[in-house]
Amino acid sequence: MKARKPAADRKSEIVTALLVLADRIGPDRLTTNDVAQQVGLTQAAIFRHFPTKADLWAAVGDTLTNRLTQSWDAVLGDTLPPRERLRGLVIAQFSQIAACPALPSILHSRELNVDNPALRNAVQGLLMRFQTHLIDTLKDMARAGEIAENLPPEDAAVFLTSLIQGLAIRWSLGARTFDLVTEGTRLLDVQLSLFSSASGREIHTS
Amino acid sequence: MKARKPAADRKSEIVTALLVLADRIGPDRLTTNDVAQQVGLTQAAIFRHFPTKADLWAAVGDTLTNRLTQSWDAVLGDTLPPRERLRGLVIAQFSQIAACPALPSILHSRELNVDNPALRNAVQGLLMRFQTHLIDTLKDMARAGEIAENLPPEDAAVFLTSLIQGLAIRWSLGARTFDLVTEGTRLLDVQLSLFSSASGREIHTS
DNA sequence: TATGTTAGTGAGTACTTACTTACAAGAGAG
DNA sequence: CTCTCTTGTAAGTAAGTACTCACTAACATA
Repeated sequence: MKARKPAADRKSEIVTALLVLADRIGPDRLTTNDVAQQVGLTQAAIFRHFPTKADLWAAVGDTLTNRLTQSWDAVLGDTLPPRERLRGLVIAQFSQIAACPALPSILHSRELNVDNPALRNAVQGLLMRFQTHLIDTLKDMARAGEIAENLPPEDAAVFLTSLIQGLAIRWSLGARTFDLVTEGTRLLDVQLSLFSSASGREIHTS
Repeated sequence: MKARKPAADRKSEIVTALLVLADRIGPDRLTTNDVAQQVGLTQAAIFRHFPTKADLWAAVGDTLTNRLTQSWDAVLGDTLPPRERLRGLVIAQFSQIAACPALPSILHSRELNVDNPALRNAVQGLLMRFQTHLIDTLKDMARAGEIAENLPPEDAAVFLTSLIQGLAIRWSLGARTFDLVTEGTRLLDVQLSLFSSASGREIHTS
């Protein structure tokens, strides 16, 4: 028996191990045995800390929820001009994904969304909150005349969340050959300049 | 023993069943037993037609590759103005996803991407071909002055593929409460009008 | 130093996984 | 109608799967 650690430390250690493995072998494929090996414990030890695998996933959900919420609040806490607040929110999201590459696949995994309906709703609400932050900020920008009046903030928010997801997937599948935050920020600024340079023009829908 | 069918029919029947189940219970979670039940056969019968599960997935990959390639070629075959060709490509993609909701999750699943490296490269190449079609068409539009000269076609293509993925995920997770093709076409046109209305203006990067 | 609690193990459980083998029955060709 | 190949099944297999149980060694405190 090597190192005995207090339960609180071990718990977060297990959650961290799961996040690493979720990225490497996929959220829906990792087993309690995989997690145990990653931590350096017996499989049985995992169940000492989490009575079921679902409980372990719930703890992962909590951890991610806290991380994301904190990083959003950090941006919203500062009194920034709307445009910079919007950039901050999106860049924060890119940073979180860069720091924890498994994040997107976990948030959309069946493990979280199908197995545990309560957790599913929590995640759904979490993502909706981000969307709301974006829309609110975009409305502020619209009031300040910084984006086209005829570009609905809801649509703009979809473009931004899609950009985050799309680029994150590209980054993951493409062996992470570019820096996610740098490239994300660059593309964000391109999209933002499209938002603003269209102001005063008519949106043409064919 | 109910109905005996020729192997070719049965094979495609099995692939279809897998596509249904991949949507319902997830690509990484479905078992050969699930597939057998969906078709109405014994588990062993599956292995009569596909020697291993990986072979079954390879057949699925082929089917999807053909479907997508065909729908792209149908658009590219017509001689359309660049803008309509671009719309056609994106709308075709939305249609394919609407017809086979499991498509995005399969294309990004570990089953296809991790287990089978050969298939992984095939899928990677497939998605890259779509990206290339988009970029080529966007370059045509740029030459025709239909989009901002200072909007790189590569970036515009990222926005479009991201929109497809992002909206598809939103559609899947949100219990498919809206029509994917309709909403996708609407958002596409909004984004396209942003592309074009910015033409002649300076792209501002902060 | 003695004692109760906690974190860990080793060897199980019942069940599921992909895959196999031996055999039976449908159907097309003669 | 018969022969034969093909499509199917029933009943396995070995290797996982999540999870349990009896037990032990480390730790905190008295």
